[in-house]
Amino acid sequence: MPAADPARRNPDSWRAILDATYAILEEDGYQAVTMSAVVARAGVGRQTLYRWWTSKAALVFEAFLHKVNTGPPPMSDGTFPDRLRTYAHGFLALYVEGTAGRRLRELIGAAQSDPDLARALEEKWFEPRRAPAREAMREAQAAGEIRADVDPDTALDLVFAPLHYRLLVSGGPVDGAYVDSVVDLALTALDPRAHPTTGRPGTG
Amino acid sequence: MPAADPARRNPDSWRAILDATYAILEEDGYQAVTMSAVVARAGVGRQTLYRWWTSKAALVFEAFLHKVNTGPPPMSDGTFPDRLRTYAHGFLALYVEGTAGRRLRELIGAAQSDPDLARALEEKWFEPRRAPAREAMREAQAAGEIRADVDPDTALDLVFAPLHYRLLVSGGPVDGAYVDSVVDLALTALDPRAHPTTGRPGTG
Amino acid sequence: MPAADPARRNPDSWRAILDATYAILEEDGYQAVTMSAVVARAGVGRQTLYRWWTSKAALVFEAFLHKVNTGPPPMSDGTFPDRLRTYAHGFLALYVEGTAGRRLRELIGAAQSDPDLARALEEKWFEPRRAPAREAMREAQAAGEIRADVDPDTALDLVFAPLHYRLLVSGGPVDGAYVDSVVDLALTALDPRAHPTTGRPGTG
Amino acid sequence: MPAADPARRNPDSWRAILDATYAILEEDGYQAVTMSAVVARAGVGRQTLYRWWTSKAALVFEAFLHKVNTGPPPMSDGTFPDRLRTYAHGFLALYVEGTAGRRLRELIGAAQSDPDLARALEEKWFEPRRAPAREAMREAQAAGEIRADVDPDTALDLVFAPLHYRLLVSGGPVDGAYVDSVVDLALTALDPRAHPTTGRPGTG
DNA sequence: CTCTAATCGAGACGGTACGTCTAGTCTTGTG
DNA sequence: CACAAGACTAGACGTACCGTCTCGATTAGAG
Repeated sequence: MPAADPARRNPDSWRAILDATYAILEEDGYQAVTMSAVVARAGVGRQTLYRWWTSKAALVFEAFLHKVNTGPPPMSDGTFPDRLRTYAHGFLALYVEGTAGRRLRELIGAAQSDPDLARALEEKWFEPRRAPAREAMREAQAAGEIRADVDPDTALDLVFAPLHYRLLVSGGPVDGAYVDSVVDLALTALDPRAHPTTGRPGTG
Repeated sequence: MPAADPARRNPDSWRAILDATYAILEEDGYQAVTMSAVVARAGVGRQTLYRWWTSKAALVFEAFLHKVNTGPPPMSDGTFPDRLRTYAHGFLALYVEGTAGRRLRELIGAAQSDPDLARALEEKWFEPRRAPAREAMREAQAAGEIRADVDPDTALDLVFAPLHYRLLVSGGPVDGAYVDSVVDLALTALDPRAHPTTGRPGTG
Repeated sequence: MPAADPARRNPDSWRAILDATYAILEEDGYQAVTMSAVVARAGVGRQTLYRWWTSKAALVFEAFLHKVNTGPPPMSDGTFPDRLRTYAHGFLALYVEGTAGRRLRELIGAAQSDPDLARALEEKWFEPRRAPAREAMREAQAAGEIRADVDPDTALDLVFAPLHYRLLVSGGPVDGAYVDSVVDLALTALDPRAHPTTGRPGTG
Repeated sequence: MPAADPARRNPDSWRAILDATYAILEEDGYQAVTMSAVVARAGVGRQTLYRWWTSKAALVFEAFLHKVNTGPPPMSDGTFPDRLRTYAHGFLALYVEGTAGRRLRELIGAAQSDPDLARALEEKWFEPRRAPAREAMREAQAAGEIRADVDPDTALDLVFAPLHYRLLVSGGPVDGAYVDSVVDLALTALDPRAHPTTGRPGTG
């Protein structure tokens, strides 16, 4: 059976399905989203759902993107420390103040046993949000604002990983003070004047 | 319904259930573990399973702990940098060389929509592994080996979060070099001679 | 998977299912009987239905038997012509006055592409009704009331087939007069004083 | 909606549809014939099928007629007994030697809950085959070869009904001997020299 | 020789039923 | 009373067809 032709897709159905999915998600949570429930709520044929989405996870992810995704906020202007701090606080606002964090946690959960979803999350959510920060990191290295001997992605993890780990996995406490601490530590580690702790153990 | 009396529990059934659970987990993965499959494979009554475990996640987690848990490795001796580096490489060995990483990813996935499991993971898996590192951190602070003005848990996150984030969530590449980089950066950030980037933006 | 154990069957469910099936059958006809509709109406789990009946046809047949089957009426007393005539009129009453005819037509229809149902119909409905007539036929042959050189089943078909064919297949007109005609012709054909039209063509 | 105009009908599509229908019928049987399967195999638009045929049964019946129908065989010449015997054996040849019997059984099955098909079967299949026999019956009555006090259709049923009942409904055994027996009994019943068993019971 | 209208292949659509699977509860009989 | 066994209600799963509904492309008279 040849893949369905997206050009012939009914935009009304498409919208109805994403709306229904998101509504159920908001009202009763991730596990209340069943193909049956979406079909019933969207007033749509069962096959229509299966034609365009291969799994519940893919469906929820698209609904999530469609509703939540305002595009990755561009890096602010100013000095590098300012920009990094603003960037980090952006996640706090996005994940803690809105419902995005909760939804994202569930999607990350599903992604652990769904490689397709894992890839989609990485490509469509995380990477677009890392990219501007990585670029800012490179610019700062070129300008001599931070050490140039560290891989930008590794450097970025100093901020990105603690935030996401606590917010999305461990559920540990995250507030403005924690974000500031993490940013401060990262900046210290990246300070061009720092004494790099190079190579093998015992050199500290 | 009176709560089940653990004293009257049949140890043979208990073992058979955990064995069956783990066997299915290894053979066909997390989502192949169903209550029905476990019951069938363990040759155990359905009610016996439900009497002692409230959910599939709890069951799998207990099977996982029972098979994988060799107890948290004690911190090595030596200087603090050495100890931290050894600690970090320990996760690499545990998660990448064995199947623990894969199983743990799936459990973390299930935990995103199962608060009980999330709590159990935190209490019985992560916290016991963070605790000795946190203690080592405190000792190093007391000995003046690292900065004393940073919360030990926050400091620990500099190493723990990037590793676990890449290994268990993003699936990003993790190897010895990456672990070393992360440890180096953390040690630099914690260097007592560092110029702390304190407080509000603009101080860089 | 071992076959289900009939001893453990829940009689309430059994009754509820047959009742629901028959009710739908009466209200909206054979093709309104769907597994889903029966399940909904009987307030029964879907699997329970599939556990005990392999097909809709088997289910409807059992419901039909359970409700309609008052057992095959014994042959009446009297002379053989009397008994045969009463027997034939019995079908008229059963099929035309009640709804049995309509239901039976639909079951026969389903049986044309369902060998199991065909066999069940033959064994549980038609054969029990032919049996007493066949026996009466044999007695009449022994008593010299009818020709002894004809196979009782073939002789019986002279009456049984025209009635059933018109009632159940062609839908042709069947009334008391037609039944009488058929019986008269059969009795004539079986008259011991008849000139048998033996063997090959042209001997008439 | 204006009725479709047969003049504009595409004969290629028509042929392709009937061919596909019959091919599926032969290969996988009646219930494998679905509108979707026919459309796919015929390489024809779905609407084209629905435009010209109202139901699967109508479609299959037309395909059946188109392939099987060689027209009703004319009554042979000769004496009436000869002609009746030849007529009866004709059904045996048609239904048992070819696949017509099997297909016809399934169509009769479908007709039990499809009045349109039932009517079509009667008009286009059975009646054309009864008509010449009925006419022969009338001629024989006029010539005094058989009793004139019996309705020709009722008389015809003595042969037609047993054959069709066994072949098409009960699935009972039918061979040359049975056909001969049935014809012999019918001829005996219709013998002008017979002692008619008239009217009410008890006259035997 | 266009215009108009119906037919055509293609296939998406809203529905409905299918038969399977799993969850979690309940029942029965044994030790 | 825990246990093995397994039937039970409930309901989601993904598939198969149904009959309707656009789409353009093609074709055939009618103007």
